[in-house]
Amino acid sequence: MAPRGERLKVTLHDVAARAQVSIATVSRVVNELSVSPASLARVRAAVAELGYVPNAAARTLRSERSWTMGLIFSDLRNTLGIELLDALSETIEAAGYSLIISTARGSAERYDELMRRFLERRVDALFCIRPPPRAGSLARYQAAGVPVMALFERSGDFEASPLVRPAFSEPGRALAQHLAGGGHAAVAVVRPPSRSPALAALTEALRDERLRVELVEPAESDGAREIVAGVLARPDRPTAIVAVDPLVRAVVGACHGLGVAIPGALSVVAVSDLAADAHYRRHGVSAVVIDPHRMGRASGAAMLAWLGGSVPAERIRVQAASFAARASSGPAGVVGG
Amino acid sequence: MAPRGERLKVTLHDVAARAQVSIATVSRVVNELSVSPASLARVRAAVAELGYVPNAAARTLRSERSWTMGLIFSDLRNTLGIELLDALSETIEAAGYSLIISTARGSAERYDELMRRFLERRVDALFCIRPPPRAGSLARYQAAGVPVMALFERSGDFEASPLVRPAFSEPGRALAQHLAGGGHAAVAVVRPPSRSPALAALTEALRDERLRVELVEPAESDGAREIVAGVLARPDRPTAIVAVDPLVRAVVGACHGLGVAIPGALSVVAVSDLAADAHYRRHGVSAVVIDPHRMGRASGAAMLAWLGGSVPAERIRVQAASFAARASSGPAGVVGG
DNA sequence: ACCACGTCCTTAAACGTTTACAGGCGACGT
DNA sequence: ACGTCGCCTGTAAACGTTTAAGGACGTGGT
Repeated sequence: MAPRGERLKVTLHDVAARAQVSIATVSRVVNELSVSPASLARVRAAVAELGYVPNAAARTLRSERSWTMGLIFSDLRNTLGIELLDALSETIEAAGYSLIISTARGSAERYDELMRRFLERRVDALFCIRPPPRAGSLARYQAAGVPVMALFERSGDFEASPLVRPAFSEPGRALAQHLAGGGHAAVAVVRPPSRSPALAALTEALRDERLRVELVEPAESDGAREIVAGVLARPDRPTAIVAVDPLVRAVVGACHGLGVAIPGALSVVAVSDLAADAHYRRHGVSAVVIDPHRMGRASGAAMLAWLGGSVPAERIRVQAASFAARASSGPAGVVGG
Repeated sequence: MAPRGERLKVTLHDVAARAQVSIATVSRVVNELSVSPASLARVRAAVAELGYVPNAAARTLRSERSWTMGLIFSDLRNTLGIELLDALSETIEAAGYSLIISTARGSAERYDELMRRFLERRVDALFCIRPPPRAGSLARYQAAGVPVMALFERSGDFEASPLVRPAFSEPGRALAQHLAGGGHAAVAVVRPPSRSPALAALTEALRDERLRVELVEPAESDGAREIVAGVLARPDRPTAIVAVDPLVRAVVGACHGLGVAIPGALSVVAVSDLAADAHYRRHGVSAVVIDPHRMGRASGAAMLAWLGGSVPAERIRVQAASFAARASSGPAGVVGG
């Protein structure tokens, strides 16, 4: 490996010697504490001449703050991609923090290993995106008083950590009004195999707006075709269907296959916790979508507030979801009995 | 802020006292250096009982290695998103490093500021994705012997850093053979406003395969419509057109508007440095696409090799690009004179 | 003239590791 | 019995900051 050059070995001592002051004074200048104008100028000059760059490791060691936050993805699928990271890192960087990222790639052991590594680095805070139910290291964070926040979802051990997730009441109301305004009386909501908090919240919002919600719980073996056929066969059948990824794409396909007109015979609405937004937009699928920037900003801000001393809410709801009406939903068609 | 708990304040000294050995011995155990079986067992037990977690800051301060690498995006647009990050971080994590990320959001000043921050953190290496031509801090990295690598593109000061980019000869050949096999003799290549190394490399490959390349250099004011019309009006006109994002989408739109059949009258091929892959696939646009995983893995591996002592090539070409023939390109149609 | 006080500064002690150096000690060859 | 050699371990000195404690010095009130 290339030898470390000399430029980064300039320390407070060197600057102090050059500016003819003590290292404490140099430290004050660097940290923008009060210093006499004369010293300030001399130190500034010395810093510039020597090319002094503070050593974060020494600072961290002494001050017990790393100015670093960790973020762990459980899995790359089902996440909001780089926009979330971007907004989050920008938010915390404005406060002086840096973001270290990792992916667990679906392995619980790896997740725990990553948490341990972040502990070694003494991160000042940790973001966990859809964390797994258990993680032995979590107890360590709690014992050490290091803030840990879950994003989007949580369960198991992480129930003790604040959860940041989008609020679905507003898009739920918008969706309900859109459907009710189109003459729909009943909506089929397809429950996915793994629970979806988003869908649950939306279902509630639909009911609040006086729409009849019919839960569809497909058997393990059912394909989209069976689901659609099942919905159509119901007495007084729903005229709209709400589903999450990746089921919704299959539903659209099945409708085409079965000759079911969208939105004429059945309005289709997608719920995207995810970044499938572009796909839906392009294909004219009405959807509840998430704005990853808002999630990132809100998560970062909440964490900064926590570090600032305020106790975070157990659930932090972010106005980051909205309903976009597109071609796949419209007025309820005439329904055969 | 929550008070730091006591669990993280367990140090080598505490472990040493408990295991009745010196801190040097504990350090040896933690770093897996040779230690007698008896000491090993006692220290291991003490570590477990006390919940000792090594302090990375102290380690970094003393050993002058942070086991950390930095990565800076110039801009979120035109990058390959999270897959690249994922592959890169996985690669370096396997060697014990962590990845710190940041976005400069198009601002050159911010870019420099970020580089300075990474310098404070004493990153062991730095990845710069499409860096701006100038960055004052770069000199510091060079002076300090910290490896800096550019990804995809570089210019200005960064010409001195190794560049990692996809190889385009193979996809270029594939594209050329695809077109030549379809009876195309001439291809229009649309030069984008900002230079595209990918397009340049492909152009060369096309020429190598004996296709006539006609460069189209649109005026500032030209829209896609003018470009397409211009190509069609050329004598002995090209029967295929190659363009980069976002122009290629506009070209497709213009063809529709002008009633130009794709691929009947004109084959359209996109060049994607970017993550537009999904879009092209969905719309059946033939394209040269990049595999971000390969780029990430290769970049990480190259950096590790550099840190391992081997001098990196000035340009590192990664087999990460491929040509995907889709509906927008096909046999050359009958061309009116 | 003296004391109290403020401002600016310095001294020195941490923070938790890594690592060069040397000491202890048993085994082994002579 | 004695040097020699290896192995294991301990001692102690860094690494570059932050920060508590207190010193120096000038100012203003009595």
